[in-house]
Amino acid sequence: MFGMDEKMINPVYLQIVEELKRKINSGSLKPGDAVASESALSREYGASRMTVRKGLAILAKDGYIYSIPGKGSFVQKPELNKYTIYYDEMKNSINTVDRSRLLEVNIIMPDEKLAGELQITRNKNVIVIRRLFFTEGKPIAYDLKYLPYSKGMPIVEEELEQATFPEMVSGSVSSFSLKKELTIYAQPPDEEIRRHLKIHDDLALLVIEQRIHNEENKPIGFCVTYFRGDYIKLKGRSE
Amino acid sequence: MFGMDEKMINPVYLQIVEELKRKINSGSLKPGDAVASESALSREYGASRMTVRKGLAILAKDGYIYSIPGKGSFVQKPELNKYTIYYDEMKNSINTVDRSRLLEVNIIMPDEKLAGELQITRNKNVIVIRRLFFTEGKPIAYDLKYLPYSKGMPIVEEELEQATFPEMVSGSVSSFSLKKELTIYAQPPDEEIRRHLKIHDDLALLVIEQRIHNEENKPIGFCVTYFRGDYIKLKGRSE
DNA sequence: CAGTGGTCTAGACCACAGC
DNA sequence: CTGTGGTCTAGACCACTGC
Repeated sequence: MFGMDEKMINPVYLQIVEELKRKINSGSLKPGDAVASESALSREYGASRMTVRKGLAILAKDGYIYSIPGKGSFVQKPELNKYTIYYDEMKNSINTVDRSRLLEVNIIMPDEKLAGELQITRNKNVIVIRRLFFTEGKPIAYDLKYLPYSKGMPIVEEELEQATFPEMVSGSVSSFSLKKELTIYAQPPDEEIRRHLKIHDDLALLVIEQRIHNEENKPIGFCVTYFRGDYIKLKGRSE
Repeated sequence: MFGMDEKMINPVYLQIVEELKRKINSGSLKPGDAVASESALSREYGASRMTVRKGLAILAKDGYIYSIPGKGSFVQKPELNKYTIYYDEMKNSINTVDRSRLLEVNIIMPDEKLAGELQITRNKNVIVIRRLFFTEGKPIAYDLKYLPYSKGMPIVEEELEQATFPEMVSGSVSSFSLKKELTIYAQPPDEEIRRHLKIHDDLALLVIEQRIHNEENKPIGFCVTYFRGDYIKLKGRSE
């Protein structure tokens, strides 16, 4: 048998994946078209149905096809607008924060807007953390975080200087179950931020809001970071 | 047998997935810990190994675990910084473009920067498309696209007014194989953009660059869109 | 060497589509 | 009714790890 080498280099289910991807990418199978049935593919490749299904499962996971029980598998319409972005307030594609200064750690009562944001009443306590981020001695971002105060929150100032938002929160909860949201927009700096970031000339801010919710969708943190527009670029990629 | 209802509502492999997710989320299994071996899980659940493997495959796809042949399966360290973003130059979470004006469709020779961007020589032709996006009669974005001119590019002005960047490109190639990149940053408007967008007061721009490559990593399109900062918000979410 | 995950088979029963 | 995908089994051989 020379089948062994073949199998280890390219298992049958991957051959199926590749051939079907080829057909889809070349346009010989178009979105909406039915893929050959599992039993047909099974005959065609001389493979068992489970092996065929393993290949189809991969194509489904990668967004190429979807299956309807009782009907068949069909070519998916590709997601043209989907991107993956890795965001870390301390590090982005043109800059890394090399120093951070803690401006304030405090416990406050939230105003109406913040109480709404954190879905709590205005008589609950909220931890505020205000930081400045520096690159080569230059202040490049102003960072504001709000966490509803609860039980034993381990506030260690040492850690706060360097911690990322998800890191702060993930001490208490396992971070697999966290739901995180980003909001990205641009605005001119107001007076307070001009002062903090020592901005004198014309400059735009990139503002990034982070919201973290737990499994039950209760907010457990809200964060706004104001970046000098010339010190941050976010990168996203498809697939 | 009362097992039938159970199976259809919650197949065995999903029970395994849920129980292991629970253990991971509750912290009783921590990142780096070994998951019980396939044969052990097989005994524990009274299921065949293939069924157990189906469950583990789902946990692996969702980023909970990874497997090392010959060693075992281990709990993955969660990706704290990963977000998914859906970007469409015509529609974002606070605004939708309701009209688009074609300013220019042209064929030019690229300058050095553009030639580099598109990885072509400066004597090759490039299609330029300049558009203005409107919301309720207000110009809210200035959009610039560059496509290397090749073979039969179907340039239909009608379509150009409404088409999204991936849509323009995906006519010729199947869009499954396209690699797309986003770059996001903020900057103040220059004179040209102030004129186009009729900006007179203090305002920041959100700039979004799109790069589209084919399977072989050859650039097939470059696009820059300058949004009024008060008319765009991008949203991203984890998972 | 025994234990692990990776691949694969040849069956089985099920629920569901569509004729 | 036949054909489809969804679930599941009880085996098998392989390559790899670590003792």
